[in-house]
Amino acid sequence: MASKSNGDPTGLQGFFADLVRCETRLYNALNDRLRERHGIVTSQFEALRHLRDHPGSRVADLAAEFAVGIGATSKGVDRLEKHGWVVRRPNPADRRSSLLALTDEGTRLVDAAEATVTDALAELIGDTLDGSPGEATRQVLATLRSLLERRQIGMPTG
Amino acid sequence: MASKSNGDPTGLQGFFADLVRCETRLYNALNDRLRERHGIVTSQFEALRHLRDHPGSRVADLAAEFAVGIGATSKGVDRLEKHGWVVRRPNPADRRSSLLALTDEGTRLVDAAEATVTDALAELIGDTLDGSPGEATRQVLATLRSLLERRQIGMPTG
DNA sequence: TCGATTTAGATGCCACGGCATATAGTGTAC
DNA sequence: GTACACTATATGCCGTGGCATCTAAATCGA
Repeated sequence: MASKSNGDPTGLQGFFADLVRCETRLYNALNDRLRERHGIVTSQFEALRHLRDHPGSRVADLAAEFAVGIGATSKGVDRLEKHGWVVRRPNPADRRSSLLALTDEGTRLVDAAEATVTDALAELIGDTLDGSPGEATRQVLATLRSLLERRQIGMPTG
Repeated sequence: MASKSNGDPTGLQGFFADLVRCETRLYNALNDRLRERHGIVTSQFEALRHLRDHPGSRVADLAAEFAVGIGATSKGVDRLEKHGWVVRRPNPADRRSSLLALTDEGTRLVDAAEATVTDALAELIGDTLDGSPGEATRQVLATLRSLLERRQIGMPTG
């Protein structure tokens, strides 16, 4: 097999390919449903959910959480603010930054969207994660995520 | 915990978040190294590798493999062709499409880039996938990927 | 065989992210 | 308190992908 005949003895390229393909397709499928039912996309849903669960986050906090550049994050917050889902409040401790918070409408939106996401994931993934291999998978991905985050792997410059 | 207090009893949202975060950071990190050492990005590496391993693919085959729109794939092939890594040959069986093939330079590039990717993944992921939970994880992701592909989940329109 | 439908892919417009840069506010040393 | 380095983020330019649309070629049906 391929992993024996090239320089990838542990088959990490195959793992990486599967990881990327699963992510792409799930992300695209969630985009479709969220756009159709709530007029947002997955990245916006995740930002709104983070703000709901971590009120008072700053732009840089969102950027670090999602491994997206600060500039792009600032523009994303602009859009959420224009839609009336997020507000920038002055940060009393540092006038360079703002504290982000959901509006009431933003809170309603993220709660409704979360139900959509839960349903969609259940339908898309089904019982693939049931049982012991599924539990191991969750655990391994959580571990890998913390590892990458601790080492600040893959953070864009800007 | 969160998975008990909302409508996500099986915790799929947490799994999905971990999946997306791992993918983003690994993808970004690979981008950095591939750009620095070979002047390409991960999506280009994956397209070149697919063409090396599946010569005679068409634009639509690449699009289906990576769950990217056909228009975007066509433009991506344009770029690879401009760089001299890929050629479009007329398809004798269907004059609407072309058969894609790597040039010699494209072959050299993808082989070199593959070694970079192997090294980078080994360094980034390390021994996280060693052992039985790691093996279960590979298996589960491979299964999930086939499931999504069979059902054509997350294919962009264009 | 000829018109209608479908398919492959090329192209234009737009949204979004990366990266570089600009700006304003903060901390520090003296 | 003033100069200097640093930090948070806003903004501009560019590359890339999505989606709609267009064209040519293949396929289908009578």
